Amino acid sequence: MGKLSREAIVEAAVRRIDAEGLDGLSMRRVGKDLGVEAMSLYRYVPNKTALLDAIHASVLEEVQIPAPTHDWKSDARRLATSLLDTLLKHPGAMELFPTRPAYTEGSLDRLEASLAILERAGMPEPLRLAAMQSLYLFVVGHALFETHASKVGDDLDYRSLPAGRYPNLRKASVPAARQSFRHGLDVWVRGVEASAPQEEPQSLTSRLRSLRRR
Amino acid sequence: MGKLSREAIVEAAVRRIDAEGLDGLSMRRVGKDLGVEAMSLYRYVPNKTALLDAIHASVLEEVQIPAPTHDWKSDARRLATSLLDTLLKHPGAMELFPTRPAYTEGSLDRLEASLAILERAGMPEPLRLAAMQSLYLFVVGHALFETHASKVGDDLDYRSLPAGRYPNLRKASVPAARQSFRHGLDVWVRGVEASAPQEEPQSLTSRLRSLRRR
DNA sequence: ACCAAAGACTTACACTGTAACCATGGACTT
DNA sequence: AAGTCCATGGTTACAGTGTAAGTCTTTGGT
Repeated sequence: MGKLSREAIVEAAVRRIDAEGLDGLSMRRVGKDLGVEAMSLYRYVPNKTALLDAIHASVLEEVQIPAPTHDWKSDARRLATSLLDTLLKHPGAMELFPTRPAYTEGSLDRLEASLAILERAGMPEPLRLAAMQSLYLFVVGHALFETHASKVGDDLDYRSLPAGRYPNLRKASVPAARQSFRHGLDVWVRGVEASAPQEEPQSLTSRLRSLRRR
Repeated sequence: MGKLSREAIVEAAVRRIDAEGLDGLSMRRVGKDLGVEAMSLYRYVPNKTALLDAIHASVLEEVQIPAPTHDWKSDARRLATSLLDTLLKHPGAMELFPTRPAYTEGSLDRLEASLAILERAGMPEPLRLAAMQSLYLFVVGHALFETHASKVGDDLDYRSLPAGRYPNLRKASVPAARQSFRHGLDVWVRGVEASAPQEEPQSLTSRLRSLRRR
């Protein structure tokens, strides 16, 4: 029965959320998990919203930042996949991601690493933040979609739709979730590539120079 | 005092959500708005989750499908903007979008229209659904971000960060929300463009042919 | 030994979703 | 006209929620 602390509370809350989803999280339950009354938590957390914010930050900090290589495309892909992986590890907590902007230290670190990737990609400055945000939103959205689609039994079969009304949908192929994720990434990577001014890849020396600059 | 009905309930619920956000929506309040006890709603709606689903569907059906033109890029942009517009009109309801997969008729119609756009773009089949989903997720995510970022007073100023740790963030330019949306769209459009096999645009006659095919 | 403060507990309030049951009025059958 | 049914809405009740306010209890410093 270790001492109560903000971290211990957040930790317990994440466990509860992992086990029973966001709805299973109540102050009373978290308290019980820690062998303590609900109101005792309020000594360390001003209210439930703040606790949710802390959970969000905590999960975000689990995301591994892959070490930069010479290949910005693979760096971007690995960062995105890393984010996807931790999100899928916390199906309940990831519902917090779309609505909470993150200004914690951990999230700034990750944003910084993302922008560095885009710099190496040769993307001009006024676009970088927007491009990164679109990637982030895609990953989070996909993670949500992947976990919620599997709840509906299995996907609706588009082939059983009336052909007259839905010609394109009927012949659409529904890729497996992971593949659909990869395809989405492909579109993004190609989009970034096409937004970089120079068509040819950066020279090796300039690549190394930007890597050395931390 | 019109008769109670499922539609009237959904309508009232949407109004409440628009006025006071998702948290302001309770069965009792919706009942009161309709001059009725909370339990009476359960004659038309099995439970609150179903009501939320209905709200989701209702808002989604407000999205205008722009008439297709000869220019798939502008079609895609207009569809995305149309979705963004209705989402921003319902700041509370849009929180429902990330977690609810939509299999209603109205949502299938919109998906069908989207796929038709990608067909005109010359995108090969196995990628279309994934590409469209990535666009959809981007728009929804952006709408959420736009409404929630404005809640935090004004954005954090990246220029006040320690320069040693966040070199890229410090020199990042934070575009206005709308511009950031347009930039994200640009990346997507270029990505789709680069994913289509033929580099040159479709011939005029083949464009018209695919348009005629409904 | 005393005091102060910190940490946890107790009680209480207004509110939530919804299960189970009850009342009523109008339509339909006979 | 009488009787039946049932759709529609009301009532009560229960378990659970976040959290404000106040109270005990333990602990560390002097």
